[in-house]
Amino acid sequence: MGTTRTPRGMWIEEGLRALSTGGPDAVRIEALAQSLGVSKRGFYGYFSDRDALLGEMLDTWERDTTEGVIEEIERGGGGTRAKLERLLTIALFTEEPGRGTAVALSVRDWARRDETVAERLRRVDNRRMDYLRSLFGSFCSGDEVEVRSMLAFTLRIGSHFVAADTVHGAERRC
Amino acid sequence: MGTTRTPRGMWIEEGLRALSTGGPDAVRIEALAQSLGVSKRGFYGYFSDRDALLGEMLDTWERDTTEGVIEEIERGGGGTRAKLERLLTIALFTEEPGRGTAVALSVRDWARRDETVAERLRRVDNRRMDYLRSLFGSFCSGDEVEVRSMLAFTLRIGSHFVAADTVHGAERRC
DNA sequence: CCTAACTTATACGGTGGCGTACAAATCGAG
DNA sequence: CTCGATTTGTACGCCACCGTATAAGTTAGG
Repeated sequence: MGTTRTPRGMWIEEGLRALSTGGPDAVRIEALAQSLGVSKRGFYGYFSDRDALLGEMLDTWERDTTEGVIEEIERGGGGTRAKLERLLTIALFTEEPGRGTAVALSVRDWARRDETVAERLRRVDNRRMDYLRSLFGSFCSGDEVEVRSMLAFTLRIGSHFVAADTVHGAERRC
Repeated sequence: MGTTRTPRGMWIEEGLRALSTGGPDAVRIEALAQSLGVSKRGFYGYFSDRDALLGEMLDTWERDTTEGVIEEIERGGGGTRAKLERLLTIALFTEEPGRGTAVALSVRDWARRDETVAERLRRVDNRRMDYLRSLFGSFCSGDEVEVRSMLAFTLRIGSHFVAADTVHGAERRC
């Protein structure tokens, strides 16, 4: 039998790239096919329709940004403090600073319009917050843990949406 | 001459409503016409094309959300502290907590994809930051002003994008 | 009532994207 | 090399939307 020419994963990856640069509406099958240099016909061999692709894209993102990142940080070893700093250094908890961040921001906006996306995001954020709390918990107590975790999380995300000219300067200062 | 049946402003308002609930791609002339209960033909009496509407929507938003809000806060009188609290109470500096916030968030995401929108947002954010700095400046000094302004601003915006279950609880606590 | 100016409705051509039918190309097995 | 299976390319019908041409309706003034 013929080898798989353009495997399933390529469509998902290209879909995430489109999502990050143009939002959910930019995930067009014909455009993805053109970017991959193939015809769109192959797409329907792997996915039933466009919604199936969107779902799998979110599955992939959800997996990569929770288990994936947390395992990576834990694997790095060191004390809790070291892990925390490593985590805060990785922008928005994502490996690639370029595309990963953009995907996360697009998903975040998407979630405001689609309840099923919102539910996924809730799962992801809760998982990250739990992890953050577990780290802060080792040198804070009680409410302090909650406040610090929430501050770190919210600042991280908000800074990507603020357009004032001093943002990046202030971000570097942090 | 016949009176204006569906005035210019209605298209802009309906467009902003569509933007807030579905993003820029949801601003479709035929859909707006249907929501307004008229045919789409009247639209082209006021606007040359769809882009003209989008531009005027942003003009309206930019005006309402800078001069409008700042004047409203100043008009309320009281000390600097009172103004600051009033400002922080108004979610994301916008009068209507429901739609206004959603419009602002949509614009913020839109700005990541469209450079002209990004430029408008930069103007708005700089204006707001200047106002924030002027308020914090009356009881802080030097770097403290910048840090506090940036913190308040970023937290306000970030909190709207975080989906973890404790957000709203923590927000109330602040 | 009748005309003129304006606003609105209907109909149309054009474009782009989705999902499918059919044909051509590609690769492993015998 | 030949065959059969799988993957890929091309062509098609369908629908939603944009922007416009043409016709119908509405209002003020004579």
